[in-house]
Amino acid sequence: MIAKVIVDVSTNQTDRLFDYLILDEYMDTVVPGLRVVVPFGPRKVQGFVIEISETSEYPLDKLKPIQELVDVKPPITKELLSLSEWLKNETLSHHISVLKVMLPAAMRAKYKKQLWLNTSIATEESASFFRKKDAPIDWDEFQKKAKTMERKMMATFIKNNEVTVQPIVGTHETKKKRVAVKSAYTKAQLHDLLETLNKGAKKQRELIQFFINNNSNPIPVVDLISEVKTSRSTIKSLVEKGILVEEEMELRRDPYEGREFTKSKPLPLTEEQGIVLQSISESLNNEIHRTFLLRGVTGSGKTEVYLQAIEKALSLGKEAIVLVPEISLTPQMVTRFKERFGSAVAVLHSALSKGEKYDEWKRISDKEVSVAVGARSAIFAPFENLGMIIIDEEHETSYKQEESPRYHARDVAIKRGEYYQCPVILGSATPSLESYARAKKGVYQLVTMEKRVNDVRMPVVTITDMREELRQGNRSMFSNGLLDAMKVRLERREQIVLFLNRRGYSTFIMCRDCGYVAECPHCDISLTYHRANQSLQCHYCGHVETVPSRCPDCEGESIRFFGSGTQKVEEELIKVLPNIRVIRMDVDTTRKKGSHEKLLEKFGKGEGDVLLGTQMIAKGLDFPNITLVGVLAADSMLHLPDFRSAERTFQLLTQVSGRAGRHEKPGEVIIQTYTPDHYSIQDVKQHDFVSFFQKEMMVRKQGGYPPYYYLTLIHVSDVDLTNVVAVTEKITNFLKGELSEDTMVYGPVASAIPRIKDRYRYQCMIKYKVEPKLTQTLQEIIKTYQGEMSRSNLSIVIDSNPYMML
DNA sequence: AGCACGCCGACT
DNA sequence: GTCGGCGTGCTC
Repeated sequence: MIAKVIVDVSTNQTDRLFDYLILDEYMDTVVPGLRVVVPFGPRKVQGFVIEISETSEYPLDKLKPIQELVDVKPPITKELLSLSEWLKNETLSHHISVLKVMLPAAMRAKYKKQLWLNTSIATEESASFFRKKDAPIDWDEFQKKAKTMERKMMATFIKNNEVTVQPIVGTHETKKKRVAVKSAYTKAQLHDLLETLNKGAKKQRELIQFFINNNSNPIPVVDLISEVKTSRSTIKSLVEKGILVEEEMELRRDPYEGREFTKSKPLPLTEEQGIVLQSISESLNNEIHRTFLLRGVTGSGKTEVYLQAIEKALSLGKEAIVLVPEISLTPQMVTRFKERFGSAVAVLHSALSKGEKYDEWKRISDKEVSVAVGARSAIFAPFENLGMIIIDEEHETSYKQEESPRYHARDVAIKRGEYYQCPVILGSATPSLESYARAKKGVYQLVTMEKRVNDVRMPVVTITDMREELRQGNRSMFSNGLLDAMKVRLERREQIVLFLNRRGYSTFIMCRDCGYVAECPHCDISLTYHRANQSLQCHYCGHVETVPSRCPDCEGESIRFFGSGTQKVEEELIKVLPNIRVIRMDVDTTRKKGSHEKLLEKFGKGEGDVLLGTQMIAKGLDFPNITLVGVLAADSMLHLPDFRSAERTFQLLTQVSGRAGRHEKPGEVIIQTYTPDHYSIQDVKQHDFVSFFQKEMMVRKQGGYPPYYYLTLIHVSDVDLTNVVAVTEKITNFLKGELSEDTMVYGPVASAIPRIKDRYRYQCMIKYKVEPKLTQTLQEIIKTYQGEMSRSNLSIVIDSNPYMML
């Protein structure tokens, strides 16, 4: 029998099946989806068995056998295997990179080499390299430590066989283990033993009694000590007598160990919630796949609908996946699921360690749980009887992976939903234009929840024209209205959220005399001033330099700081309201693990009056005492060179607004802007998604953007500017010749940031409605340049349905 | 990706 | 003459 294998080498040349013999001993265990170790050229690599066949195109006498099996049970299910096939075509990725993204990082292959002394022919010289004659030396370690001379000598030993190189293929999988003991005797034997045992051995008798009273499962030594109130030595003596036997017990790491979750009951539903749940149940019960777009205003109780829908799926013996954006995967959110479903939930998010993630994944794979809650990659949870897939905050851009394979979790969810004929629910207060347009066309089923639970009023939104403030002589970054509103909250001991989409201190520094602006030497972008360590930083490549005291160009001393980041706001805030307690939350204050939660906890306890932050505070936080939300510069995203900038602005403003007045106390939102008339800002005032949608659709139609057209972006970058332009030009021309007349090809155009980390960046944009030849044409481009890409610094990245236009 | 094979320059 | 530079091509 022959196994067709995808090897763990991500190149265009190796992105195909390789045939291997299956030895008799492995015959029954080798199945599609299994990981194996195979010889590949002169080395050994991991691979995934894709299919089993009786024949091979390759000369049979040249076939090599599978060397080793990595798994007992295939980690990639049949369904995921066919999903991987589809996804690699969809994203133009190598098959291996798709398979790898489906598994937790701990399961990725680890390669190392060992040096073994060949004792039969070793000389004293070669043996002197080895501390023990029969123990290997780690190759990487040797390369690091050895001097040039020693390395040369080793090369000779290898050449004349005194030393052999042994490649080792492993994984990062580790298991948490604990020593446990169980009785070696039957209960009757233990009874007899009690009769004969020395009456003075009180503790030993207690232990034996414990094993008589309890089942015969092994119990961890630590637990036994606390249960019986005995010591390690007593257990040991029984082990020595052969009454108890020690064994290693495999333990699951539980990231939520020690946390108590009180079981929550389903809440009574509002009429709207009930209707939505009803539609979802129909799809679930009839096993007909449907994609629902659930548009529910902030506070309308989407999560409760999810919980009850999942409950219905579970009651049918099915499983559910819930995707949540990484940043809103807060303890608050996790707790809600744990409280409802208890130990049936696995949580997968980036804050877990590699080992914890692996164990959570194993619990899914071994069917110990039936609900998986997690960020993007949780969409690949290896369930085999899915009844429901939920994507919360459907419009979030983090559902698109920004590196190969560039997949969108939404597309994967729908594909899996079709396979299992189960409902997929996309939920959001501000759906993406693509999804809402599809729902209006009837591709998705639109369900709406317009009312907030408990009739909590929507916050009152005021839009403040900062140009007007300036005219009235207010040059500070807080409008008079916002300042007054903040003072009121401080008096009432209520809490404030201030949102600014810019970290650091100032966005740029400029010389007033000559107009010089400090820019990153490696990227075409201005440097941001960070006051804390008196530095200028590049937010794209991390470049740091000191602040010049004089202008490097004209030697003038009129260097000034422009634009404000969170650091500066914090400082200004303390200036105008000296007693205010500010908690600042941005990338700079949350870099350390767990600091995100810590800051939120602090704010929740009322240890801060203001939560000042960037993007990351827009979601998930739900504190009853927040009654004021201030948006300092609403137009900061609006002018980005991206066709989604209006959509993002509307979504973000709506999200932050939703932080205010979620409970009894009414909320107020003040939005400061220099473009108060823009619809993406105006429509936030009436919380009018539909109005925004209609206006934005007109703009998209005129510009030929999604959802009217599909986009594909080809990014070309290289250290050599002329080559970038030349290659992009060639690609553009090729595409223009190949693709149909209705398709538009634009390029070559310099990217919005024309240089990052010393690499010049150009792009070519394809807009199309139907283009059957697209995939094939793009593959031809990759083929043409694959040689040059591996040889030089040239890089070509193809992104279909891009989210990052930069 | 690695690794071997192979064809040209400066050295014990 | 040989050692070693990295261009080219292959891996079941």
